[in-house]
Amino acid sequence: MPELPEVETVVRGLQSTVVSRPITAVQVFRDTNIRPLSSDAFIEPLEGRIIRSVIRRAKYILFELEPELLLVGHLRMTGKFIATLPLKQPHKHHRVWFHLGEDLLMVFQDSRCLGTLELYESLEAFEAVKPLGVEPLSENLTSDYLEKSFGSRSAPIKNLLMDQTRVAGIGNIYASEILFATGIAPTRPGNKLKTQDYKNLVQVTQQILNEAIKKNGTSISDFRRVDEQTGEFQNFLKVYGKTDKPCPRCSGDIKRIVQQQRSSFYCPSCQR
DNA sequence: AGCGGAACCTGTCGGC
DNA sequence: TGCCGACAGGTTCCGC
Repeated sequence: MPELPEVETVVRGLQSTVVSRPITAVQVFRDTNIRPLSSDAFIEPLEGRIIRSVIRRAKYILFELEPELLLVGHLRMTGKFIATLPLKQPHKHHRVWFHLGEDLLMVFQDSRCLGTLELYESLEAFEAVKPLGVEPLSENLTSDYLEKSFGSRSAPIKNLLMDQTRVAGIGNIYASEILFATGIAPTRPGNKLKTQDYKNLVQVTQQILNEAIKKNGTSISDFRRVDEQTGEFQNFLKVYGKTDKPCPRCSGDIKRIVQQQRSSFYCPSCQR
């Protein structure tokens, strides 16, 4: 489900609702993919701490707590954080409830159970464990960096763009959209791109991700914001899922192929 | 090292 | 109606 713009949308929603709140109680309804593995070892350190800030790194959601502790969430395909008034009963897909005082409940909901919740001693401890590449919206994303990172590799550029250890945050939808906007076929090997292609990739990646954040992300099937509203960027997608629509540039057919067991969408005549 | 494929888990949709 | 396969916004592990 969520890529960088969707995670950023969730983080902004959480910043305006849960920061400064105490974690008064935690209830785990299903504990797969929670670390520490035992529910008690997960719950006990959290209770009584205050949420000082919520930040995004790659597709991870980091809750900085006080006294110092880091709660790290990853939504994977179907995870959601929802802020709501306290509820009587958990919904079928509610996995964890974080009670934030008497009048606010933060729900971690995840139908497929692929999402993760983990505790780390500090931000440094988290970064030491996760090998994450540069933030695409930071000044660290340069065409020089991309060319050095991808230029010697034979893997298709679509796979490289989604390699979180090189550039962190691009997923399946935005990879297709970015490659359409740059006119590069998703199958082209990294070592077949020109310097100008890498310059275009930087410019287009930042433009598309920023635009998607402005539109609160893409809701195709089930992405939801913290207040359960949908995003709007699905109305601006050019190729992802558009095999039934003509190419917006040349009116030819949009093609679907499979790479790394994921769908890629592109226009074979506009993208080479 | 770098690459491709399978695994993790559940839900939905289309075809027969 | 029921069954079966394909597919879904991600990451990680394993073998070559």
